Amino acid sequence: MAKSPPRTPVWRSIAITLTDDIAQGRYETGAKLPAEAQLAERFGVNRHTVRRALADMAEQGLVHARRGAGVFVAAKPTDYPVGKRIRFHQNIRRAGRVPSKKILRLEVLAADAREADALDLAPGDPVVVYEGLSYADDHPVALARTVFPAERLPGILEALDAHDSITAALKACGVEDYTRRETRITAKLATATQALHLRTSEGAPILRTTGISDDLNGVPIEFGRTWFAGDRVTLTVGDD
Amino acid sequence: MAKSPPRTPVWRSIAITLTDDIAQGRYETGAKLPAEAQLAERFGVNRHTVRRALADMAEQGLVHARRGAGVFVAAKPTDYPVGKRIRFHQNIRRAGRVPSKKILRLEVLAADAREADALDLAPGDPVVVYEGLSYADDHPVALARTVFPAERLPGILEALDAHDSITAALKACGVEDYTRRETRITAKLATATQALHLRTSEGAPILRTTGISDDLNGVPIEFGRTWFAGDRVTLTVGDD
DNA sequence: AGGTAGTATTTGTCTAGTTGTATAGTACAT
DNA sequence: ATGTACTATACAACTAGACAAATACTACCT
Repeated sequence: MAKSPPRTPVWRSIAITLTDDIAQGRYETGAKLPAEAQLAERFGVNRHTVRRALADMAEQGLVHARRGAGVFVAAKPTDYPVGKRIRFHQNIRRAGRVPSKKILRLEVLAADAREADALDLAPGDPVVVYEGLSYADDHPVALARTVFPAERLPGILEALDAHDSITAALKACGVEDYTRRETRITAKLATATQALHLRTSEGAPILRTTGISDDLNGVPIEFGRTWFAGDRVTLTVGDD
Repeated sequence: MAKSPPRTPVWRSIAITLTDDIAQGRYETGAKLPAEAQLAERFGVNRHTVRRALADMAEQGLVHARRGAGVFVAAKPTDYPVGKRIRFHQNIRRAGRVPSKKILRLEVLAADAREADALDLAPGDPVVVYEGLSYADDHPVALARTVFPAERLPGILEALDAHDSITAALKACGVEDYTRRETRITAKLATATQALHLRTSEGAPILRTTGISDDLNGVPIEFGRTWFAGDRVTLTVGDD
């Protein structure tokens, strides 16, 4: 009978539409969305189907509901400045959110060719590999994999474990300041594990940045890639 | 010893029986058929066999199923004139049916580039976005999304909410008359939500008209798109 | 003005029913 | 052998309605 039934559930397309409305600024931060009943009418579905969509959006921290009051836009996509000085905690706080981190992996490995090249090492030299999740208001914003030259930064592994911020850990290793030499940005689709970490869905748009940071002497001390949830983050370049 | 097996499949005879029921007025247009499970019981067959029959009928446009709701007798085709003066209520009444409308969405938003261009506004100027469903004899005929220049038509939002017809709402805002500058017609396939509203299936053929209307001074006051259920509406052009 | 009660909205939760899809299996005809 | 017709079962997706709980609004009283 029906040609092709919607392979994507209706509630998901509703969530996408509303997310798009918010992302495009049609509803501002803190604004109240139309009532569930009205949205149900607009989309021609039952109220429960709308609730399913809103629940999905709420889980991603995009929106939050107050019983009796309504559903409100929790957050427009976070602006994340990309420039010479990239400090996650500063960036998030500047956006009026509370930053936090979670370490997924922290170990010493032998540098591969790419890492050695970026950090000006010989292949096989020891590097500290750090993989972590960055949160804004307890919502995952970015997934990062960063590589540090182990011999150039003695004690960096323990420092990363002890301190919550990379900046603080580097300072503990004697790096007073560091700047981003270059940042490359590309668009990707989320893999299954990335989607899991970033609490989005597989195939969702992802912003991937690749960068190298130097200390004040121009010696590379960090090579890393970061994956941002594309619909939750807007990278901004300039005014640095 | 072997009985002669039915040359015509069971499902076909079920389809014929049900089609006959509809033709004889046992189920009226728009009415809900008994649930598949009940029909299965009535005919003493498995539910899937009934589904096979209903699928056949749906393909012929006789019935339409809504997941979770039921199977409904489809509506008959309507003629809809398209010309310089497009008045929904007049058009439907001329076809001997009772027109009605339902507002799905009514908000003030910022105009996007396309809307601004059509209405001769600057992008970001406030526009009233109206989305509505048009019915003939309580059967959905068209889905419309119309955009009005908010500043050019003060009070249009309230007027649209208060009056049942767009013509009446515009008159309340001082627009005595308006004519369609141009109408473009294309064929599309129904999206999931469009299909839900128009009570047809996703992927069903859709007639989409895009048009701009001017007031008597030639100032654009309306930019809208309308989606008609292709197998239930015939657009007619001429004698204007 | 200010508080209070009542009413209407709005989200949260629950139960039940219906169609859509997938899988597995039997009978039978060509 | 292969395909068609049909049965059987299970689950997912969506609808429908009802009620509870929290909130917002309005009219009224003091």
